Amino acid sequence: MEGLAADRALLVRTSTAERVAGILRGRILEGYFPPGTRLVEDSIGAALGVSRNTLREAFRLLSHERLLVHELNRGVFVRTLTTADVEDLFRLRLIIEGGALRGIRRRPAGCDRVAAAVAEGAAALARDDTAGLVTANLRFHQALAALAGSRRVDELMDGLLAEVRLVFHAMADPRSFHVPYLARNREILAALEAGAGDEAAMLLDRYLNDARSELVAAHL
Amino acid sequence: MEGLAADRALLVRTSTAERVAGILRGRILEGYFPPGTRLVEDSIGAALGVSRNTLREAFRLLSHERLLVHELNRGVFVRTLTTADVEDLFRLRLIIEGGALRGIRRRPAGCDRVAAAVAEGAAALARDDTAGLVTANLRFHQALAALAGSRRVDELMDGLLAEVRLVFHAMADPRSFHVPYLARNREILAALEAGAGDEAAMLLDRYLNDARSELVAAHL
DNA sequence: GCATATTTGTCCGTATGTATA
DNA sequence: CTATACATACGGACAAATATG
Repeated sequence: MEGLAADRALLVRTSTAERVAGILRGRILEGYFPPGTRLVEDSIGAALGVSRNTLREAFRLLSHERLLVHELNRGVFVRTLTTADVEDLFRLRLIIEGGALRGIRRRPAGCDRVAAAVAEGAAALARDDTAGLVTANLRFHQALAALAGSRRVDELMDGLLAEVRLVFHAMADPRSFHVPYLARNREILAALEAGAGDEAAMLLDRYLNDARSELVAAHL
Repeated sequence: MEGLAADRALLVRTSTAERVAGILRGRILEGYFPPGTRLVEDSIGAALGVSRNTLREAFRLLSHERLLVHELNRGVFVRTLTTADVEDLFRLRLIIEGGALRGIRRRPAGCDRVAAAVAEGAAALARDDTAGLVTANLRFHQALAALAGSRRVDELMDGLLAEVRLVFHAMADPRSFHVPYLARNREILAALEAGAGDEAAMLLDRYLNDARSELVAAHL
């Protein structure tokens, strides 16, 4: 039943603006439109075959996801996160992900998803797939947040991780950044398997603080 | 300096859509448009003297704040929260507000804002001002979340509390709901003044769980 | 500093699709 | 089933702001 969720978008009728937003979101997250890129209404509208009004609605959607920034009378740009943005982003991640883990006293059912992400990361490393490595790592944190059992937390986390992707696209060597964290992912998973949520939360706390420092340092 | 923040909207150039969204947001939060109200493009557009395109952009903004829900080809409605929505909302509040308090070991500077909200609540009760009571209570929780020291957490909390307001507007007697929580606000403040963040977090945990149960029970 | 070209902000008219009485 | 009301989406228009030479 749950595996069908991803296909819902195909069934539920969506507006043109939402579909356009989906296409642009994909482009941004895969790095095709790197941070700072200006998205011009006319050229993109022409390329996608939609009117300016429709395109502007798509821009609004993505602006509210913080993937685009709208500057009045100047247009929309792919967001470039400042150092302060990154720090704030991680402060919230710490609260959310920590809050999802803390208080857990038995191996939670959602552990499987966490374990799957850990395995996925190892596999991506084995075949030297950097993009897969990044995705696996993000999925690991997504699975942690999902332990909160809140749809709202899931949505929030999706948005946060999309922004984290932006940070990665603005940095030089994502691969060497990610590799060291694979072992720490395993540690956290082990704590969870043992039903030690509070310990997992402490490990995660150090983890995210280290990652934040590294990113901020590498970021300018 | 800080008191001028509310006037920023007057200085910073904003788009028409944002100003329209601001007007509608105010109407919704003060209860003028109660949950379930349908907002018709033509009549509102005519009343405010803006075009449909502009109005639609304003609707998009408010939909993403979850104050409106957009049903394809049917229009926009002031959101009515389901029981599941309320529970999910409180699950996230618990994580956010708890995360802001946990780990505090010295009386934080932001305590003043918390104390101000507590005083404001007592004053509103004294003059039998129900609307003031609700506002003071929400401001109390806003001040708690602000202890996280994150702009992003503040914004998130603003959105969450706006939704909580919607719940209150859908319920019969907000006054008698709020009064008992004034004493518990004071307890939490006392713990914070003493620099006992973890204890404050535990008090808050019970507090929010009780409030959630009460609201869900009163809510259908 | 100025003039021009480009782009955005806003509005309108209209054709089409969809939901509901 | 029809009629009505409304939302979706398009294309065109023009003023205002911005970028460019």
